[in-house]
Amino acid sequence: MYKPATIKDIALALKLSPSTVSRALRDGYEISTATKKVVMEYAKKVNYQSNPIALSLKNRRSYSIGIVVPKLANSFFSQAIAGIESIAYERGYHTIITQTHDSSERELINVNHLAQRSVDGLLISMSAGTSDYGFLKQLHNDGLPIVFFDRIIDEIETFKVTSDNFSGAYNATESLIKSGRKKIALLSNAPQLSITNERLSGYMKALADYHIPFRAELIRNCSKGGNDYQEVEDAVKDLLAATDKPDAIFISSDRISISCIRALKSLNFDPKEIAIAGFSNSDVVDLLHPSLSYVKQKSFEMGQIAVEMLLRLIESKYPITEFETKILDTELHLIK
Amino acid sequence: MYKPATIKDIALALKLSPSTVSRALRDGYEISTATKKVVMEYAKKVNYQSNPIALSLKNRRSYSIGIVVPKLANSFFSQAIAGIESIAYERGYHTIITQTHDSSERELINVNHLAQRSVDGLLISMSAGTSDYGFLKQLHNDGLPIVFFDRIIDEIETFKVTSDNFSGAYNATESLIKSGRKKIALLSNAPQLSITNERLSGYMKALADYHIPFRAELIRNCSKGGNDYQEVEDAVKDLLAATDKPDAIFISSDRISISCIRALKSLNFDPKEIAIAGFSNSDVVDLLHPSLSYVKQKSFEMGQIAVEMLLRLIESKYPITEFETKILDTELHLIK
DNA sequence: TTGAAAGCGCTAACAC
DNA sequence: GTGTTAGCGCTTTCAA
Repeated sequence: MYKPATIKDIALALKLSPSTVSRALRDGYEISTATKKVVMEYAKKVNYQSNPIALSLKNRRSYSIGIVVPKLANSFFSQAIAGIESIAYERGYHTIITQTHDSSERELINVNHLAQRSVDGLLISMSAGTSDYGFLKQLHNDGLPIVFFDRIIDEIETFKVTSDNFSGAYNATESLIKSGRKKIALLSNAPQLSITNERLSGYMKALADYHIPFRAELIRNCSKGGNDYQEVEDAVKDLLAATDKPDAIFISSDRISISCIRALKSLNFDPKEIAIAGFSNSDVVDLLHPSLSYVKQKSFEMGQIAVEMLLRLIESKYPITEFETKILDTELHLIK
Repeated sequence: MYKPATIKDIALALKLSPSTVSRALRDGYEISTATKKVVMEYAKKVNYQSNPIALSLKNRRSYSIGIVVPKLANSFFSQAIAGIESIAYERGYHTIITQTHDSSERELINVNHLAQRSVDGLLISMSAGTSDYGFLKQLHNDGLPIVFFDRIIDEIETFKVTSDNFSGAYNATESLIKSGRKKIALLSNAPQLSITNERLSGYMKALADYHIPFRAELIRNCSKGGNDYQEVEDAVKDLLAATDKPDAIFISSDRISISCIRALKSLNFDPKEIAIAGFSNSDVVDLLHPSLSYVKQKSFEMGQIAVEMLLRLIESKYPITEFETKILDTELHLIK
């Protein structure tokens, strides 16, 4: 069985005390150069590596941060994670990535596991299913640093970073209007999510600004957030079966955008007949057919900002009481 | 500061000894039902959770497994991870996911970190850049259970699971031939990878079986494995600029398939003119345009099998000396 | 049936 | 400049 060298082993071999060895290894000022040299050399020889588990237990500090996202397969999140990692590694932190598949039970399990595993802080983007934030509040009150990104919540006061979902939705809707569309349906995400409402507001504002009456019958909620294709196809089918059917669809989430495209394709809809625009961070969105105009979020940057906020919380000597919510703008890409 | 309840706290509150509490919590046979009841109830009340760090230190066992993949943004890997998790959670294990971005330095760092963090075992799909397996050999010899999946290596004897890359490539190439193509180019992945050569062999065998002469000038190696779009575009451009240019391309990797499609699109190539078939596990591959026939791997199943193998290694009482390499078949999806 | 004590690997007071 | 001791949270002999 694998049994790495410990400080005790070194101490024994060198006839020193463990504390001396410990200090020597960390280049403590009290230790004589001679001793340091001996210890260092022996440590290298036996390939000594400090045991992070023991350190965690001792210091209540793990130099690792927990990441909780709904779905890794969602490009937005894998991009954000890449952003997080880019900074975290640089600053000497390791990341532990977990996904919830938008299940609040899984979210609870993952968060607790990470907390128990003494991560130094938590980066979380909420699951669609979650409505009870008690477990997070608890941990936050107990002093665990938490930063929310993308799918943020109001109930906990801390640093947050998200996209300007309102403007993103506004601009996308506006582009549909400007291309001559007047009957613009909305495929919306799970209603619990912060981003869902912001995007709805943007859509409505654009309609209002262009004097297009809001029609509730053109709204469809996909409460499973595109995790369930059938839900989306049914919604699309339903919309397009109406006598006064829409001439465009704005889609307020990545996964639903994809599902909508698939639905339109399988229903053999002519892209000329029905224009679509939606949020998407897929890295192949420009290759999809039927094609769509899309709102892209600054996922990588969002990850970077989130982790910087978290490290500020973690490494601050004094409790921080002034928090900031950063809003990143989005990019609208129109179909050529 | 965050400070969860400990066994000691419970013992103190209940005027019991820590050992009794410990035994009661784990339903030890020696403890009276009455005591158990009191302890359990109090534990629930204060939301006691055992500290995995302390447990790891004590037991040299963490009930967590490390996952090392090249890129989370690659659908194949996120699907495989979902498969891994599905089994791991069921069996009481937690997963720690890391990505290398196909860098062998990052791979080394991640693997070492995971080993130090005393994961009970490792699931790894090798980075394209890695050619020195010393660090893995070392850990493996020291007794760390390791299972390779998808991108496996010969140098270490253990359980492995991968796809039938030969047949996948053979079938895809054959489909191109059967559709009347005769000049079939190959866009190939980084040559260090096991999968690259297997797919090359499949391609060559199909040509041979149908009496189509192999032409080395139709092969292009994308050694950056599609992480570098320009490399792929250049290769495609180059292929299609030849006087006797190919009428089809077979692509031996997911990322390169996507890049190739993008290149064909930007070069305005008519899909009729140049047929493509390639490996891809993208969940939107059926919506891409220009469209392609694709070979899909059983990613989710592969993850499940890999983790099952790993748990067998981890939980085996006796050292295992008989290893198996499992080969999963692939699915060919033809363009309609 | 319960408790006391030692120890997993490490560090930090507090001696000397 | 170096050693002793205690303790992070938990389990596991051994003793009672």
